[in-house]
Amino acid sequence: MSILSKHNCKDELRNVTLKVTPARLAVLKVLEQTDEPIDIATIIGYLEEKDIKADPATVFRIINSFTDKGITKQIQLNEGKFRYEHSSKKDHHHLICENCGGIEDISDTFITDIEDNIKRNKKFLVKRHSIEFFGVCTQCQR
Amino acid sequence: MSILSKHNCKDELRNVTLKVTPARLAVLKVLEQTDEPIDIATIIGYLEEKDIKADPATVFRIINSFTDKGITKQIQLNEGKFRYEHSSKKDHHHLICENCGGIEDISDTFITDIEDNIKRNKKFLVKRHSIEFFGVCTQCQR
DNA sequence: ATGGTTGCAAACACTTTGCACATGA
DNA sequence: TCATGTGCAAAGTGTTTGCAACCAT
Repeated sequence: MSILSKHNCKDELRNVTLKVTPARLAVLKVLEQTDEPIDIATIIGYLEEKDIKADPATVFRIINSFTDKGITKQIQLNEGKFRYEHSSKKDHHHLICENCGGIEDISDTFITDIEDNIKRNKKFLVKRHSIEFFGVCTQCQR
Repeated sequence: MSILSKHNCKDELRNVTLKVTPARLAVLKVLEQTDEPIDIATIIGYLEEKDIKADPATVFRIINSFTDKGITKQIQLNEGKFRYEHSSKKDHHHLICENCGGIEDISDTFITDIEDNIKRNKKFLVKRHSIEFFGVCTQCQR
C-alpha cells in the first residue's frame, strides 16, 4: 500500500505518471481482482467479458509499462509465456499443481533467511527472487 | 549418478532407450561441460565450434527428449526462452546477476526444510522447484 | 530390415514495433 | 494543444510439426 493510501486505480496510475485510460484501468482492476498470476490471453479474455476491447499489442504495452513502473511483476512458470501479478501481493512463492494447473500463494519467512545467507556468504546482492514449487495439490492427491 | 555408474555419454543415452547419434552425443557433452544453464542458441553455437551441424529443430527435439527422459531439466529465467541443464547438477538454485548476466549455482539446505513445511502445512506434494535469486554479483558491485 | 532420427520448410505461439490516428491532461 | 496512448498490420523470437530421406541397431 502506497503512502497515498487510497486504494484507487486512477491514483495508482497517476502516481507513476501514466495517463488514465479505460484500457489501463480495466487491466489494473483485473490484476487486482485476480489472485493467480495471469497471462495476457487471460487478461484479454476478462476485458472482453466487460465489453472492453483492447488490442493484444496494447495490452502487452500496458503490462510492460506497469512492470517498468513497478505496478506489476512478471514471472514465468515454465510455460513459454509470461504471467503477471500485482506488486501489492507479497513475494513470489507459488505452489503450482501439475495436474489441475491451480496456483496457490505461500509466504515463508525462510526466504529472508536464505537471502541473508546469500548476502553474507556469497556477497551477492539479492534484489528479487522467483520461487516456485511444482507438484500435486491437495485435491488432486485424492 | 546412475546404478551403471559409467560416466559415459553413450551409456547414458542407451540407459534411457535413445539411439546414439552424433548430434545427441555432442549436445550431451556440451550440457555436461557447461555449468550454467544454457539455451538452444548457445548449444547450437557450441556444436558449430565443433563442426557438428545440427538443425535447430533437431536440437529442440533432442533437448525435449532429454528432458522427457530426465537427463536434463528445463528452466526459465524471465527471458522469454528456455534454458537447460544436466540433471546431475543439484537442485535449481541460481544467482543471476542482472548486470553481467552471470549465473552462479548455490545449494541451500533450507530448501528441504521449506518443502517439508509445505508438505506438512499445505498438504501439497512438492515434486520439483524452481528457485532463482536476481541481483548484482560480487564483481559488478564494485 | 525397420523403426527411430534428422533436415528442411512451414506453421505456431508469444511478444514487439512502426506508423497514422485518437485521446487525456 | 500536444505529448502520450491506441489500433492495425507487420515483423521478430523462440519453439513445434509434417514429411521424406537417412541411419543406428
